[in-house]
This record gives sequence, C-alpha cells and structure tokens, in this order.
Amino acid sequence: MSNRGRTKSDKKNRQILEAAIKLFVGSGYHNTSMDEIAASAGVSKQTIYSHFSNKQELFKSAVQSRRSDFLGAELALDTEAPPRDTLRKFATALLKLLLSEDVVRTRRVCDAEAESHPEVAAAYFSEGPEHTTRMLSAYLKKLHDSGQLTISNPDHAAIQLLYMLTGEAQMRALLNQPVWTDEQVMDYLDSSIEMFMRAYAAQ
Amino acid sequence: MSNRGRTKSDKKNRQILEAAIKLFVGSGYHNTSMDEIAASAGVSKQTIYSHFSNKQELFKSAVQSRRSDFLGAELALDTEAPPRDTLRKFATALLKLLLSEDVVRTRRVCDAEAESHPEVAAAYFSEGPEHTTRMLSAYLKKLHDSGQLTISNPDHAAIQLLYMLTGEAQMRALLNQPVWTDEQVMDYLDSSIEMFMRAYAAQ
DNA sequence: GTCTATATACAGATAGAC
DNA sequence: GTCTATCTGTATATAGAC
Repeated sequence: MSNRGRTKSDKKNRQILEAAIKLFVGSGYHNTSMDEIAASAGVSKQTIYSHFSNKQELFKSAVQSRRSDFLGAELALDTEAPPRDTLRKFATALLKLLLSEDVVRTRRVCDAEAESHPEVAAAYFSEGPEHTTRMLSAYLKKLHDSGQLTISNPDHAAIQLLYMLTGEAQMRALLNQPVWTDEQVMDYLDSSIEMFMRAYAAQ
Repeated sequence: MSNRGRTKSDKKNRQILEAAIKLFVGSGYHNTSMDEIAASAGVSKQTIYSHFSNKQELFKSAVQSRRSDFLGAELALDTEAPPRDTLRKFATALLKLLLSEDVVRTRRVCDAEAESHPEVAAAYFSEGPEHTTRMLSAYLKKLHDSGQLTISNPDHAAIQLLYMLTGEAQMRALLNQPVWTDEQVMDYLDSSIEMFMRAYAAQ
C-alpha cells in the first residue's frame, strides 16, 4: 500500500542520487564504483540497477540533480545601488561560489567527461557560466541605458568582466594551487572593478 | 655493445612515454590501462614496469615530458611594435595554443588529477599560466616605464588582461562547447584590447 | 522491489624463460 | 632487457531467492 501510485521507491532513489553525486564529484567518474555507491547509499547494487539502467545513466542523473544547487541565489544584481557596490557584492558572492569544494569538483568531473558525456557538460555550461554571463550582460545594458556607463557591446563587456574577476582564482582552484588570501582577493576585485569602470566610464 | 653506457633502451623509453601521453590525455588517467599503453608503444607490459616503477610514475613522467612542448615559442611580446599590434599578435597566438586539442586534453587530465597528483598540476600551473602571467606583467611594466600606458600594478593588469582574453574561450573548450568563429574571436579580442588600453591609457 | 550470490571481464602488477 | 604467461583484486552487470 505504501508504494501506491509510483513504481519505485522515491526515498531510495534520492539516497542513491545523493551518494552518487558525492562520490562522483569527490573521486571522479572512473574512480567511483557502483559498489561504493551502493554501500554509501545503504542499498544493494541491484537496487541501483533497478532504478538506473547503467553507470552512465546514473552519472548523468546525479550531476543533473546537483546542478540546480549552484544557481546561486545570492548572485542577484541590485540595479538600485551604485554600480561599484553592486559589482563588488556580485563578485564576492560569485567567487565564493566558484571556489567552493563542491563546485570545483563538479566542474572537474564535467570537464573530464566533456567528451564522453557531452549533455552533462552542456547542461553545466548553460546553467552555469552562460547563465551568469546573460545576467551580467542584462545588468550592464541597464547601466548603459540609464547613462551610468557607456557600453556599446554588453555581451563583450560581460565576458570581459566575468573572466577578469574569476579566471585566475578559478584556474588556481581547478589545478589545486594555493589560492590568494581574502585580503589579496578583495584588493584584486576592487582594482578590477575600478579598471572596468574606467574603461566604460560614461562619456 | 649497442647499449653501452646506459642501463635501459632509450628508444623504448621514448616509445613508452609517447604512447602514454597520447592515451592519458586522450582518455584520462583512470581510463587508460597499462595494457593499452604497452600495445600502443609496441612493447610488453613488463618492459614498461622495467622503465617505470608503476602507473603513477609513468603518468608523472609522461605529462612532464609533454609540458615543454607547450612553452609556446610564438608567444614573444615584441617591445618595439605598437602595444595594440603586440597584444593582438600575442592574444591570437595564445588563444590558438590554448584551444588546441593537445593543450585542452592535457589541461583536463591535470585538473582531474590535481588532488591525487599535485606535483603534476603544480608543474603545469607554473610553466603554463603562471609563466604567461609573468611574461605579460613584465611587458606591461615596460609599457608603463616608457610612458605608453599608466599601470600602477602590472601584476593585476596582467591577470585582468590574460583572463579577459582567454577565459571564455578556454572554458568553452574545456567543457567541449561550441567555440566562436574566427571572426567573432578577432572581434572580441580587438574590443577587449581597446577596452584594456582605455582603462590604462597614459595620463 | 530488494536482497545475496555470482558471472564475466579486465585492471595493475609479478614470475620466470630466454 | 625483454618477452609470454599468470596472479590477484576489483570492476560492471546479472541471476535467482524472498
């Protein structure tokens, strides 16, 4: 009676997905075995195969279930506040997100599997960096339209700003290299935002 | 007699390294077996173990043997030509290098193994992006000293410029996403270099 | 639907002949 | 030094009981 209306146990499904994503992003796709996932999820291996047809399917579902977690809620771009303040808040929140263990490891797995699981990498790209770029571009266009800055190509400007702010830090994180201190980061972000404002100052 | 003065066959050593790097960067570390490497190198598996103590050692040696290939010779920064021209040439050559299959795949493997093989990732970082940043910073300092631009912090400026130019394209390549057309790329590079020159224009 | 037990393949690494 | 043959562990995936 308890399973009326559904064919599989939703609870176990969730358990499996959570264990899978944890192990996949922690150790990589090839380095994670179905046995480990079963043990970590507290179910038998056969139960996994009854929910997901094979390891590749499970990987896809697991990464997709995780993606929405990253659509950072704090990344809002406040159009009321002064651009400097808005951009500083945005950059700080974004960097914190991009440097978190979870995001770094998920990104590594998506990169590594980009050729064998193109849909996974494509989904990551469109809901991650591409989405952020679109948001930023729309914000910059508003700044242009309101005369606060002069930006003839907001798409280019958004890409310039985004990767200027995050590129180095993210590369260091992906390659597991020492990251800057908070003070250095703030210093760099501030000088980069100033540089951006100078380049696109209202005429 | 033919092996006098050396303990192992240099030729087979090279064969093994070449096969290993090809397979490692093509399929990733965990997805490449010693059997495949042996077959591709045209030697027996035991021969590999007589040259390299285990798979991890072989991986390290293979990636290190490959690294020097990437120290792009065409990345010179011409201090005589006008900055716009020098930067455009630099950006074009750098992007071509960063988007090549070899570099993309090597970078993916270094990222994926950054935690289990930290020395490999560290070497890639210092001889790759860090080296490029240092070169660019030194060039920008010269521009400042000669009065062509006003750059109070060349290290920051170098990072800003480098990732502004390459960040998006490289991310697309790593995630196996469609890259821009040559025309779009040139357009973006030009507008970014102009943006940089505006921000650091001589006072 | 879920479990235990197992089939089958292949991984990394070694033994021993030449 | 190099080979063929093999050991040992572990991977994905499946069979069959409950």
